[in-house]
Amino acid sequence: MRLKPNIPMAIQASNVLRQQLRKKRFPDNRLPSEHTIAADLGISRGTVRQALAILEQEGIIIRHQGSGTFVNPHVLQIDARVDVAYEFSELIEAAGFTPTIDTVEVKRLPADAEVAQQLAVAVGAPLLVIHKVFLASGQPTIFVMERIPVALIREAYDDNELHNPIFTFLQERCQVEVDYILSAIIPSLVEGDLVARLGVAAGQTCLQFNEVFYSPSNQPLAQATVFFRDPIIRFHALRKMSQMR
Amino acid sequence: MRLKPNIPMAIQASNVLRQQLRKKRFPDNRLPSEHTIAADLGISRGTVRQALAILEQEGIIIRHQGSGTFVNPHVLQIDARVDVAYEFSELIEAAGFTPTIDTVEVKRLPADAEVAQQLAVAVGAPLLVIHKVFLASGQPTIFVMERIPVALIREAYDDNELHNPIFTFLQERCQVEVDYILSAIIPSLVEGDLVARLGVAAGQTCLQFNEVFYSPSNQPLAQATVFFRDPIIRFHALRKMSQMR
DNA sequence: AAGTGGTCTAGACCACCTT
DNA sequence: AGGTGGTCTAGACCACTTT
Repeated sequence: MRLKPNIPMAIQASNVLRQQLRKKRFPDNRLPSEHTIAADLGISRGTVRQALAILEQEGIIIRHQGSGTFVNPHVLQIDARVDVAYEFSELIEAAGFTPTIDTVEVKRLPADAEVAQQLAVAVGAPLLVIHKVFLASGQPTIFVMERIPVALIREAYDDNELHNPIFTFLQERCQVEVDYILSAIIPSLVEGDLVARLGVAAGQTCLQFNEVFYSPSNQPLAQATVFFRDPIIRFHALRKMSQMR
Repeated sequence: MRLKPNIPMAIQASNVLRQQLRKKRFPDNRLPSEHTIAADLGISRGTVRQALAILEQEGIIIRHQGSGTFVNPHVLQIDARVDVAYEFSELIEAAGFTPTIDTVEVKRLPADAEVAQQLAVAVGAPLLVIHKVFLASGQPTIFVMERIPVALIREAYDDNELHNPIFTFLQERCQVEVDYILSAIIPSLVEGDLVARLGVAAGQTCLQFNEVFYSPSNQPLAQATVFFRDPIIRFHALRKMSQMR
């Protein structure tokens, strides 16, 4: 097995192993030892450990001192981890549906107090507001409201670009990179506008994420409110107990 | 600064740094360089990197190649991360309230189909079922239903022990260790029993976690259904975009 | 006793940012 | 140019599990 130079070996190794895991290349659910993997891939044991740490962090392998490294089938089958960033289309695809975008509405509106605070702009500052609906095999499933301060936009754009993920727009037209997203997880009631958007009866529940996008230098870049139709997209969390403090 | 032997240096170093962060020991939000920390703590740079990786994973620091390591105040102030395991009392305390346990009911019931499947036991197998209500400064806030297969219990116990976290019971009376918890995150409606348990009007929403506890050898040990009263306990997720694949 | 993962070291080189 | 973090190596010793 050869790895390419210039791309971190640990990342490549983790990708190789992840693919092999998904293809069930380890029939007894047991991975080779660190020493063996290192020899196979022609890298040092430290780098193998780095690769395995990535997979362990994702929860898809479990390691036991003195015993070995094993596949975790319970986690491997999960499609939506709450601590992993996906594009909405990916999410729908992973859940086994065909993703399409239905509606895109674009407006310019002044920031209200809450959003202004989250984005660190003045109340009333102009925002580019984008509404999208994602369908899973024809069924409305995700409704998003994204808000970007107009002041951030540095280049002319076409409304059609706004179908793309917000990351792309921020990168290309605002020349800023999204480093991380902080989301509040809120159980929400389907009512008002949402009934039509998600095609769900009023009084049903859905999952709401209030998200703020941050740059590498910790500046808020955009804000989004997302509604996931519940049984279709269901998020999971993995919590490890082992972390001693 | 001296570290104790026999406890991993990286863990100790991360604890030292986390405490300093919380106490705002770095007024310009900038941490010392890896080299400096290594010299200060008398450990190697590799070990310092391991410690910093823990803090970066928690999201409370951000690192920039060529530039330095910085505190992330946005994340530092969050009290309930969805990917971190807490005891319920800790959670309530972190939210700024005084935790108490109100009700503990203990029953023995047969497993229904869904729970039986999650716990990998036969339908109808006897379960120890524990219901608890946690109060935050007197207000009902968390309602938990925990289910343990009776077959796992290896020692006599007193019902009073069941006030303790389920981890403790599994450890002491079943001689099994909880390694990780897999939770489905569900937006839920307050109705029926929940109205009384959480002291919330019917028709309000709350956050539900369907949790399965697993041993290091990947065996399901227990199942829990947890309801969090929404605005009081609100979970957050941190998603990093940097992970290339 | 042998094999496994866990920890730690010391040093090298690289990529990136600041000065 | 010098400092920072990012990557990788080779080797050592330890703790734990299996044989």
